[in-house]
This record gives sequence, C-alpha cells and structure tokens, in this order.
Amino acid sequence: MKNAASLIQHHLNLAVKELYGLDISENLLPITPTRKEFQGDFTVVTFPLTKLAKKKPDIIGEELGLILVKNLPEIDSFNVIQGFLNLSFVPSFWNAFVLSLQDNPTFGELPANGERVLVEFSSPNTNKPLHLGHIRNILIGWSVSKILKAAGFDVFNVQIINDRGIAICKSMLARKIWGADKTPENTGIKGDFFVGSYYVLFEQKFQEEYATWQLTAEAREVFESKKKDDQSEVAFFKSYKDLYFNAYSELGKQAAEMLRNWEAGEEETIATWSQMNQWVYAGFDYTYKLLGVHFDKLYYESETYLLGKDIVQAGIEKSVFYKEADGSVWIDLTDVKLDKKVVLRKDGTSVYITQDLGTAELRYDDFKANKMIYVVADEQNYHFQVLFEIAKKLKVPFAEGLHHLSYGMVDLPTGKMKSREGTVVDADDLIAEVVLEARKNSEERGVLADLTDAERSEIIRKIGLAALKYFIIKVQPQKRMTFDPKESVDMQGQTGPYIQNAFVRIQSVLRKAGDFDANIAENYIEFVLEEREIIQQLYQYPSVIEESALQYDPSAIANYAYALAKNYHRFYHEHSILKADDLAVRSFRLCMSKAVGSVLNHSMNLLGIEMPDKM
RNA sequence: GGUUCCGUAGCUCAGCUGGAUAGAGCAACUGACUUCUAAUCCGUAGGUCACAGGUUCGAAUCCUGUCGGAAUCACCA
Repeated sequence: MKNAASLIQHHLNLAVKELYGLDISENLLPITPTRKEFQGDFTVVTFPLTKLAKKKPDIIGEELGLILVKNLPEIDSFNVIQGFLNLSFVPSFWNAFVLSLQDNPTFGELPANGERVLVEFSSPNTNKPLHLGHIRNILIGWSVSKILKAAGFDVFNVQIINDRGIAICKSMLARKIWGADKTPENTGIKGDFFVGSYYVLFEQKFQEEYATWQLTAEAREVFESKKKDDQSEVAFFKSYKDLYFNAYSELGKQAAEMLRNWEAGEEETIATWSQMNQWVYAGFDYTYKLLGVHFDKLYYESETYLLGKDIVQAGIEKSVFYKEADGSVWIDLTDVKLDKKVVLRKDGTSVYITQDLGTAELRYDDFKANKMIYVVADEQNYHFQVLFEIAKKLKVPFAEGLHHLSYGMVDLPTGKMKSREGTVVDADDLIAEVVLEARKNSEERGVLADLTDAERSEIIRKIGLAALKYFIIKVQPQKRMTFDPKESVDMQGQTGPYIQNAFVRIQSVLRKAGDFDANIAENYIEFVLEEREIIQQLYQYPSVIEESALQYDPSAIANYAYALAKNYHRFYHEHSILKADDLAVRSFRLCMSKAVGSVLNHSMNLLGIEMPDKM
C-alpha cells in the first residue's frame, strides 16, 4: 500500500493547495484500502478538511476526486459516499503489480538499513526441561528475529543460560546421593529430563526431611519463638521453608557447600557440574532442533555472573550510584517513580540487575548492536524498567536501544501451570502430541498413500508443528493466553494447517498447469470481487511486515496470513483457474495464485512455520 | 496500597496511529464432494466492545474515573 498511498497523498496535498490554498500536514487525510462493500481501491477520508476548507465533505470529495483523476493516470474513476472519496485504480496498475510478483520471493522485505539488533530469547534454567512457557518465548523471539531481518535489520539471536546457583547444586547433590552411577545413556532418559528428575527428587527428599524435622523439639522451639501473633503451625512452617533450608537442613547444608565448592573452582564439583550441564544442553539442542530454531551465540551465567562491577564503580564516580554505610551500593530511582535499588551487595557481589548490565555491555562489545531486545515474560516488567532506567542514567551507548518484549504467561484451561503440582506441559511431549494428531488426521484422509514413509513423515511433522506454532503465535504477545491442548491440535478453521492447505492447493494447481504464458495475463482486466480482494491484500504485505517489525508483533503476520489464505480458499471455490473461460483469465489467475503462494510461504516462514507441497 | 498489563459473541481470539453497518475460528443448526485436493466452501444463529463520564463531525480505538482479573513492588534469578 505504501507506494499507492504515498502517491495519492502527494497529489492530494497538491490538489488541496490548488483548490483551497491550504498547506496540509502529511497525514491529515487518512488513506485506507476501500471496504469491500464499496466500489474502489483506496479511500480518502475528507472530513478533516471540512473546517479548513469550509465546505461540505461530499463537495470536497467531488472536487478532489476530479483533480486526482485528471492528474493521476493510475486513477481510473472515483465516487463519493458520505464524505468518503473512493478511488479506483486502472486494472493495468494491478496487473503490473501481480506480474511483478512472479519470481519475486523476497516481496515484502525492506531494504537493508545497516542497523544491528540483538534478540535474546528462551534463556532456560539447566535444572528442568523446556516447557510450554518456553515455547511461547521461543516462538515469539524467533519470529520477531525473522521479521526484523525482513524489515532490513542485521539480526543476531542469543540466549543466556542459567547454569549456576543453588538450583543446579540441588540436582547435582541428589544425583550424587541417590543415583551416582546413573547417566542418561544407561537409563535411556533424555539429558534435560534426566537432570530435571534429580531436581524434583531433591525437592521431594527435602520436603520429607522438613516434615520430619517439624516434629522435633528444635522445630517446636523455633515455632514458638518466631511465629507471628496467632499464626498457625502449618502457615508458619510453610513460610519458614527457605530459612529452614539455610539454617537447619542437612540437605541444604550439603547443597550450600557444593555451591561454595563450585565458586571456589573445586575440581570434582566443576567436573560434575560440567558433565550434568552437557547432558542438559544435549537435551535442549534436541528440542530446539524440533522447533527449528538456533542461536548465534550463547551466554552462560557462570561466565557473566561476576560482571557489572566495573560499571558500578564508574557509576559511583559519576554519582549515579551511592554507597551506604554498610558498603552496599544503591541507585535512587524515585525521581522516575521507581524505588531505590541495590546494585552491589555489602559483601561486594553483583545482584541480578548488575549482572544484566554487565551482560548487556559484554554483548554490545561482541555485536555492536544498537538495539537489544529481551524476550522475557511480563512478570519481569519491573526489573527491565529499572534496568533500562539505570542504563539511561549511566548514559551507556546502548541505553536508548534497549527493549523488553514482554509477553503474558501461558495458562492451561485448568489454571496456571505449576511444576509442584505436575501440571507443567513439557515441550517435547507437546510436539510429539501434535505430530501424532496430524498423523491420525492424515491417515483418516488417506491422500498421501503414494508417498514413501519418509516423505509422509516429513509432511506430517510440518503440519503438526504448524498447528502448534500458529496456535501460540496468533495471539498478541502482551496478552496472557489460555492454551487448550485440545484446540492446539485442531487443524480446521483459523489454524496453521488451514493456511498450509491454501498453499498446497496452489502448488497442486501450478503443477497441473505446467508452463504457461504469464505475459497474456495483462489482457485480463475485468477482475472479479474475490480477485480484487486478494490483489489488494497482497499489495499490503510490505506494510504489514513493517508494522509488525515496528511493534515487535508476530501475531500481525499470523493474522494477515490467515486472512489471505481465507480469501484464496473462497476464490478457489468460486472460480475456475485451469478451466477459466479464456487464456488471459487463466494466465492471470495462475500468476495471482503463484503470488499468493509465495506470500503465504514467506509470511509463514517469518513465523518459523514450514510449508509442505502436499498434504 | 503503588506501578504495569489485560477486559470485544457461550469459548479462543482479530480489529486500537479515531472513520462507513464491530469481524474470524471453535461449539450449535444447515447445505455443497462424477469437479483445479472437502484439512475446503456457502448459509443460520450468537454483541450494552466491563461500566460511567469527557474530547470529536465521528470513539471498541484517545483522555479521566470506577469495577473485575493478572503480574510486580528481595542484598532470588
């Protein structure tokens, strides 16, 4: 739409100047695609001019329409309805457009702008397998990355892996005590699940230990002396868990010791840690591969958790930070309606936000990217607000390019996912389930019978993943979403497979058509309604990409692709392509189909969804 | 309590830089496969766009307030 709209805009401004002697601003008069119930391609809203020109909207519309038709050869005719000026473009304009899409696989992409941008997503912990929440994160991150690339940016994908801390020590300890001779190899369990199972085991054993302890005289004493007012025993011990872990727990003691050993670089601990992480990473890699995503660089918290101290030092010198009497370092953000925040503990160690600052600086040095996008759930909104504010106050070179792409958590129909209650949906299981569902559907239909098993499996994999990915990505990121497993495997209606099916139909028609003469398509000028809609929609694709890149919103692409597929399905049903009345019509429809196929493929690709040729 | 996000059909979601009669899918009911693949298409039914004000020629869209839901307000990450 960009070209036609700016063309109209330009001539509109000239016409307004000529007619009314007014200099109007660029976007005073909105130009939109004409609604399908009216005649025309683009609509100018004339209302904003009524006051300035002191005329009725319909008169203004007539006057502007006459001049535009005269001055713009692309405009064929116009009509004015209730102040809306509808402009029809000549068929040759649209014909030329459709023909320009033949063999133009990058249509819609914007030219390179030389800007570098970093996208951080996934960022898992090493103590549990990737789950549904990660899937949303990964799909958003991956597609935003691809969309930005299409919008002309140089994009780099990174993730930070939380590979240190007390959590991983719990897994290590549990395995040391209850499974020292077990490995993913000799148990046949995937690495991330293997390690995760020890984390769960630790929590179980710890709970047992805690429950036993609660019966002791020591616990009794603690309860009596530390309970608040008339707090019940149950409530007290529930809130006391972490303190118990640190002060009394035998398991807690051992885990803490392991953490100390790790921090001291003790050889055996490091070896175990490294071994367990390798198992986890092998598991993650498998899942990433299933999802079809990869990263340009991985950052490990074990290598970055000490970063940021030099920044704090510099910040103190610039008086951005201040030191408390106990030695801790703070920043006061009350001037921007945030709180005071610690950036360095009294023992001199970094806190989370300081590490993030340090990591950002490290990445800036690594990639020289002026934009850095963090794909992180909305529970961390406050954290990023603070982080970005600190970066601004420090005037670091990348401060203005930081962006938190916040997304809502994924709920199940039964409520929140809770690892403790075992309601977490593992990524691998989910993927397997949708692919299985795709297989069942396919077998019922029985249309792929003439293919080899390998070919069939590949198609079914694409369909299943399309269903899953589309189901998640079609919802705007900032919205909390409900994930119904039953609906996610649906393949009818607004789904990934529906869009794939439109593409498959097109491929099938093109295969049957064989070679055809595209040039005679330009003789066809009597577009039917369904064709007009499709052409208009194709024309808008570049601005959809631009907008979705600007908003970091893949759902805009997802909804566009669906609308296009829907229009194509209807057109396909209503009109013959191969058996069209004359050769020009047939040729045009083939060209248009090819263009639709190409845009569907391109847009779904931006979402990380692959298209099969048959299904 | 402060801050941020969300509230549109029974359910899941579009539409939001203000524009014409608020759209899809699912679920319900109904029709179309000797046809370029029916994972499709046509139709019926379903709405106080949470509520109340305001701005405007025009508000689901912008502003204010109220209600409801979520997140967050650690020297955890």
